[in-house]
Amino acid sequence: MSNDLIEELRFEKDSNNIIAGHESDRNSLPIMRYRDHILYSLEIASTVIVVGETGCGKSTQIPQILYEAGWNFQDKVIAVSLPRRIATISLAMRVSQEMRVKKQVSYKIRFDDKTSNDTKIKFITDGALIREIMCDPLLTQYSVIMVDDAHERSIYTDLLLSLLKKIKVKRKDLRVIISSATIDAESYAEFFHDKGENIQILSIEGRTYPVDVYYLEEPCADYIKKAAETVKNIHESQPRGDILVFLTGQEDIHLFLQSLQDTSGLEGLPLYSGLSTEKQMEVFSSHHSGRRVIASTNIAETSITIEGICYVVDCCFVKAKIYNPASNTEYLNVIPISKAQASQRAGRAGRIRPGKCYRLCTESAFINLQESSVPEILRSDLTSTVLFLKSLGIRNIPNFQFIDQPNKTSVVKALEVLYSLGAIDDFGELTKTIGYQIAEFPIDPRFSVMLLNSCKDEFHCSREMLEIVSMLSIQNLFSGKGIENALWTKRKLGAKEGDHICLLNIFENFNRIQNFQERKRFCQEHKLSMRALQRAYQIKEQLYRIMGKFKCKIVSCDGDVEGILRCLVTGLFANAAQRNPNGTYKTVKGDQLFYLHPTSILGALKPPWVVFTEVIQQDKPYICEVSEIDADWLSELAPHYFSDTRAMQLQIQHRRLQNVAQ
DNA sequence: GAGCACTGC
Repeated sequence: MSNDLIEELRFEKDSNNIIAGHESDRNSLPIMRYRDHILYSLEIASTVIVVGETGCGKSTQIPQILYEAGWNFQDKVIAVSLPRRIATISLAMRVSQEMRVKKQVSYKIRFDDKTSNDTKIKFITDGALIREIMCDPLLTQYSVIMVDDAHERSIYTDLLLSLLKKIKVKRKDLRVIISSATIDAESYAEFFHDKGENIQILSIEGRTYPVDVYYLEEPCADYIKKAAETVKNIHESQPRGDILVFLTGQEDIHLFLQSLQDTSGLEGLPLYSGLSTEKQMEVFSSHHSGRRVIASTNIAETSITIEGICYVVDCCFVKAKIYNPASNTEYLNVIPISKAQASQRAGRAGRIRPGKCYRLCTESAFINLQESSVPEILRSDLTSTVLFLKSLGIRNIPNFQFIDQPNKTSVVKALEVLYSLGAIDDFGELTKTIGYQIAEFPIDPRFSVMLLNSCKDEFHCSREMLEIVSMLSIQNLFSGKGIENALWTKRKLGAKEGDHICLLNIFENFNRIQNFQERKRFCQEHKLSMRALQRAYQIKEQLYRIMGKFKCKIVSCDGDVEGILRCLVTGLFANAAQRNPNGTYKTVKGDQLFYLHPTSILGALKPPWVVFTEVIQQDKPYICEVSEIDADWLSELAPHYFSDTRAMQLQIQHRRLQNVAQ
């Protein structure tokens, strides 16, 4: 197991009560009363929907019940799929401890497949199971697949449910259990209900404590201020017990904690994913004086459980990804939470004794909130999703049955992007040349195109491109706070050609060091995240193996940066932009206006032509990870995109001349 | 000229 995962798991052990002892007596769990009912339902129906709160024991007990009842006939495997890695590992460990067996219970996540021929119960992430469908479209090794936490509605969960519905048509013996914490069971039942098929719904009571909910009398304008007031009130008037405050982002969290600094007897702690693991761990430390106030983002809603919380203060907002199909861009926005999210957040107060939840909105405002959050698939760029479905041979994507049908415009946008990348042809079929190969890489299709091209003699830089693409696939590379920090590191290790070459240099410097301790020192010195760089290394290894499978040559350009930059253009051509006289940038097609992100190494130079990797929407739309290019490369390397009309060529020519004149 | 919710292959 990687160090990264050991660390994450230790974290999980302390943070999640799945492992804690108080559930050790199996037979006291509510779920055990439903044992016969569950088994009977599986005999008479091929789809069973189980509704039950977190903590009722369904994720740990149902697989054991099935195992004991002999659902492993003919060497088939019982699978439980979950949205997140940590939950997958900890469930596997918990169940294998309970059953006192080692080999029969195992897990599989990306980069870490612990399963073998002896595995009978297999915990797996939704994404990993989706990947298995690519090799084994009917999932023939499984007798039962339990899709756990389906209410979270991640893209992979939705895709999995859609595909299972199709698989069940051909595999009459397969059983599907959908497990959800909310009462949207009817919509799943409706989705799976086909040709009079029998579907069973089971509701299982939870075992958490009641939580009293309070609302504001008057709406408030400033929820950070109101949250601080509420916390002080709780502190003065309520019995002991820690307070969990839900806010939207790290800036909110720090403002909030500052305003609490002078209150005696309160210990404020921030919690968000951008924090280093050590900082996050402080939330689970048992050494503290007085009452703790944990100010958290949404990470505490599902991913992390903190013991000892008796009070929840909820600002009733969340920062969520929004997708704009018109411009094919994703961005973050603060939006009101749904009622389902609100009750999940409130439930965090009732884990050790009856708790209290203070919502920072009026009751009438609350009643107007949406019942449940918009599923991820409805607010995402669908390029990878559509490509994946194409690779499974699903031709008519607009007619493919999703639980919630994505916007037609999003599907069309995805098809356009795939066409421009050469992944699909005029008929919408995956191209024989590169279409299937692009689909196989677990990365952005634009990056796959760059990787595949980098082996060609023309570019001759696949070693470098592997490293760049891996670095583009990680988050939170810079561990310290501040734009200055990122820029400082980039200047120290970077290159004038742009941010992509900076990433390459950072990776190569890190990778040259063999010794673990020295690597750690290097990261501290350069304010880089060790975790992020190790992950980049793992991704590189995985991509390397896939390239080997396709017989792609791994070659180095030996410092010839131009080959790399040209190769970037073959994937990122749609993100080519030209500088305006005022220093902003405009995309060549679409004429969208962007600002260079302050962490870009190109901030000082502002070259006339660039390609960028992504856009982030803050107060202004910023382009990130930017490199300098030559305008001539565009029509040369992406003629299908830029020279579909002669006018476009003339326009580029014209703009070039303008530029020379400036 | 100035700060980014959370997952996952």
